[in-house]
Amino acid sequence: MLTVKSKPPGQRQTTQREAIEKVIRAAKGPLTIDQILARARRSSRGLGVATVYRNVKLLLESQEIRAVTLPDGQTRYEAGDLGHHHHFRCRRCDRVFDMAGCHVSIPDGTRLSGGFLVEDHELTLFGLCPECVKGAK
Amino acid sequence: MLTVKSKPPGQRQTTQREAIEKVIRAAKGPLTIDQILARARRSSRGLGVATVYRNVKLLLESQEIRAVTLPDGQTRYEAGDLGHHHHFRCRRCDRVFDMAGCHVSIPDGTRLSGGFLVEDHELTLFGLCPECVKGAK
DNA sequence: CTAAATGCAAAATCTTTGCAGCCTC
DNA sequence: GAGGCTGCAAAGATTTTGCATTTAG
Repeated sequence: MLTVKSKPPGQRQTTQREAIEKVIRAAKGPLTIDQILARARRSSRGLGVATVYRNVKLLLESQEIRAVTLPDGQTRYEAGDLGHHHHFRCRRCDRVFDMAGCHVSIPDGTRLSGGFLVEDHELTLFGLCPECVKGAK
Repeated sequence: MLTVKSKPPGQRQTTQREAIEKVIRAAKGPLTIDQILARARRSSRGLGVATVYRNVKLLLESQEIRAVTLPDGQTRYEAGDLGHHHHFRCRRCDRVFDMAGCHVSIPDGTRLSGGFLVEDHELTLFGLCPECVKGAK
């Protein structure tokens, strides 16, 4: 008895799936379902919303992507292999960008007064992106 | 032609509205619509969801309350006069708590490399709340 | 009384699901 | 071929809106 299977789940590589994955990885920040749909349609005409939702769910389960929820209530998705980083949301153009580095002074594992054990954190910055800083006053 | 009206806004104080406001102010952390509805119903029998949505929207516009969106995608609401603070979400009981103090080392007004102008930030901590720390292993 | 506010239910959104056919493997 | 995938449309879930009635001022 030898193990022949190399891809247990039996997932298949379709053009739609490829387009969706590529779009998320190529983004400079987390994308909403609508953004993923719009961009993926460029290389996959006729792509339906349901397919995006289904694939996003699969990608989430396989940890390939990760969900990010900013204070605007919209859920966005980004590649799951990005290191620890935070997000910046432009209050003018509403785009979301990845920001390198961490500016939070609470190491994971810290026990805060009151007894809260911190295991992780998420920071979102708000303001003006480079373009909007000069673009508008 | 003379202007007779003297009270443009003309909002009224109803038991439902009072209940909703009170519930949000009394909370130790931001509440979801469902939580607000459930708690407000205790003092306002028959309260409907639509009324909660409508009042929450009004309270948001008047800055009396503020929306908070955590990574679970659910929008919650908290009093608008709370000073700068952050939130802690217990990954076990899923409750959200207000946390005093700020541990972010990016003063508002900072211009980050790349040209991003930071005007504000929001931090969410994840881990175990006091109860869950001892309650479960 | 007058008009704001409410409750209920219909409408509009956003996501998920059921299916028949399509397409990887 | 067999079963995973997809698009479409129906089904759910959540939030908003229309309307007749209630009720604060």
